[in-house]
Amino acid sequence: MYEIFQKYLEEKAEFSQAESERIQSFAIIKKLRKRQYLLQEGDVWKYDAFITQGCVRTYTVDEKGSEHVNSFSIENWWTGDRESLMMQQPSRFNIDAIEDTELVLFTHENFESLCREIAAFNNMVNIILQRSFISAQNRIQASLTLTAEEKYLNFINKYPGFASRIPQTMIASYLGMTPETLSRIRKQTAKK
Amino acid sequence: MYEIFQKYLEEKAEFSQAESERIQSFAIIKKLRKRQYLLQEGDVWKYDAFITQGCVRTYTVDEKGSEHVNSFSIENWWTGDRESLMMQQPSRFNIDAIEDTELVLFTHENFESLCREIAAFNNMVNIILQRSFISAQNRIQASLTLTAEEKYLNFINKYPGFASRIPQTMIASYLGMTPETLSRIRKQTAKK
DNA sequence: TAAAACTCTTGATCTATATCAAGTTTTTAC
DNA sequence: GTAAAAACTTGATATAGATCAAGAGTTTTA
Repeated sequence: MYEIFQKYLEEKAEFSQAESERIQSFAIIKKLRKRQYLLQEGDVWKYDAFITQGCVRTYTVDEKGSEHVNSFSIENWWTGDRESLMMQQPSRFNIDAIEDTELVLFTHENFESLCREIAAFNNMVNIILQRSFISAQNRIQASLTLTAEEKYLNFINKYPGFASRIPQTMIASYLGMTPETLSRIRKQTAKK
Repeated sequence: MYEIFQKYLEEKAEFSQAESERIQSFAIIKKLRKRQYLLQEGDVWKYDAFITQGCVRTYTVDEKGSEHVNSFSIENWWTGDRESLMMQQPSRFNIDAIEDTELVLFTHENFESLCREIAAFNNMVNIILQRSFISAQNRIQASLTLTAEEKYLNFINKYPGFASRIPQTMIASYLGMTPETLSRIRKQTAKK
């Protein structure tokens, strides 16, 4: 499934034949079965990971054992724990597959080499990071200003298609509400 | 007050004399009086802005007229609206000074030139962005998992010194609670 | 330096959402 | 294909935090 990543690269920037080959030479293909972990709390995350197929969730588990979903990532997105990666510290997060998933991994050293060697690659990564930051900001803003119902409507509007792939319990957790509340909101909004 | 920025640069990376001068040649010094706007909702943000002195807040105003504080930035931090800057679209945010404030501004074109010309500068910017992203993630995580009291304790622990410079109303808004709730929490935690 | 305008506190009451509990439907796994 | 497990729904009740209101400090401004 490397072709999907190849296509993504071509869309984002122009790479020479040699550069493309260099990038591919570092790629590690990884497959995850549904429920399988990509990262477990306590482990240090060491990759930059691109999803070519499937869907994963990033979440924490609190002292009471409840899970709090931090993010979902699907094909053509990146996943991982930047904090653990950058600080080389054990992760507070778990990442596991919601569906059977295929990824392209780069060890961080290799990834950094690519950034250093290939200006277009570095630039691409930078733009992705800026986009990620912007969407994190928007999520914060939404959590501060919206009611539970508005959060849900905002979510399905922003990520159409997610609702049909991801269990409601996880979506509720992502939105910071209980599954019961989400169920009631869906019932209400269906009426309208 | 350019020296403060100069010192910041020296701490973050190594720049040659020529590079330092190049950076400085683009710097615009700006002073804000307390309450003065740096950015108003509807305007397009065009700078990269570093605070050498003082404190600003970034916030939105909803239909009911309530303010929602998205972030505080103090000396040795950056501020601005990345989304407006990147997408060249009108900002949803206001940024104004909580104290008399001094900044170093770069127009985004100049800033991008510096990134292109000076690898160490580009690298520095990249690291800052990664850090910002990480702290946005942590804020999301906190908003999903913590109670009002925990959010406040987490805040004063993470940003000691902020509580004494910033009005409680604004801190409450930043934490996603009412000023009354924050006042009661402070009373309770003071007892312990 | 006094009045106006904020900011913070405290109390009483309200409400959005959580929690608990049970039943139904859907998915998983042998 | 069927039993077990998981996911979703619905109702009853609880609660953290919001809202409203009013008084006490503090800061701003003229």
